Amino acid sequence: MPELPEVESLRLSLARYIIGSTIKCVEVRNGKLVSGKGAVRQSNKNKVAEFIENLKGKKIKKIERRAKNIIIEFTSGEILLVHLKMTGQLVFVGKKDKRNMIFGGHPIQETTDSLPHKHTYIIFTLDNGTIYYNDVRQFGYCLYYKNKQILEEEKHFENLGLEPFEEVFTLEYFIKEMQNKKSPLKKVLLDQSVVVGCGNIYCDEVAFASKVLPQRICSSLTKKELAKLYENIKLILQKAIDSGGSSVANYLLADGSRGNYSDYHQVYGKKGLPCPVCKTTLSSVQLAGRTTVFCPKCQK
DNA sequence: CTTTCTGTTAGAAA
DNA sequence: ATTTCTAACAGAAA
Repeated sequence: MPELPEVESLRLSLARYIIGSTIKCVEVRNGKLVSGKGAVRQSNKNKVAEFIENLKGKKIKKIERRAKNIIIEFTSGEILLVHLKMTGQLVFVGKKDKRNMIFGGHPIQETTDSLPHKHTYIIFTLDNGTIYYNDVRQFGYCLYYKNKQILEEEKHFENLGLEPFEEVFTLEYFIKEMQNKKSPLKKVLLDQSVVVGCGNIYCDEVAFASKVLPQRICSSLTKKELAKLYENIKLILQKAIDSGGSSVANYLLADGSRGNYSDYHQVYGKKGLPCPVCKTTLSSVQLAGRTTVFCPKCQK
């Protein structure tokens, strides 16, 4: 899934169902998803048993988000950190209605009747329903932390830049940081070091809306261009959240519905199609290892 | 059939 | 210090 708008949309939709709920039991079908972070993870029996035991009986107090991480906090102060990476899903199915409720007016296109399925790796049974953690590629994880302080000590978030919607993310900060960077715009937005939230989709959309080529070296960007980028990062991410995110491939909201923002994509995934503004054929280039689509005429 | 591509990012390698 | 590459994995697309 999931770039910031998808994670935020999931957070909001999940919160409607599970704030105040208590975890009755947890089933882990693939231990490596709860056994620690990092590329090479191994299922560890003790860790799995601890994970399950630690979460049993815990009441959900709130759900927060940091960059693309979901942070579920219990009344006890304990933490469940969820990262969906590429294909993770958290789908809630209520106890009363086997069928889903509708979230935020988005039409339900995905049924949850078939859950759990072969890519369901963790099942959280709550007092009012069930959360299924599905993850086709198994890159994501759900990690338990005793409290917030221990989470911070793990320096899980140490390389992350500012949240785009927090007040400290000012135009002055953005200009100052960007002018130091000698890498292409796309790379810097993707690596989350200045501002978090843009993945491959929103990097391309933001660059297009700002009429700036993604291969431009950041330090060469004018203040005017940086101001445009700054505005569009906030604007586009917010509009995408308002649409429930972009359901590309298998991203789902907590009720199993899809986000609509993919209907508004201007360039992402549209290589070879005409530019929505000037009709020039959209080009693509590899940048920071990712396919990057842009309009060679509109973007300078 | 095979090869390439995919929303992420930690960690290794350069 | 910075940047690029690779790995984790499954499946859709070419």
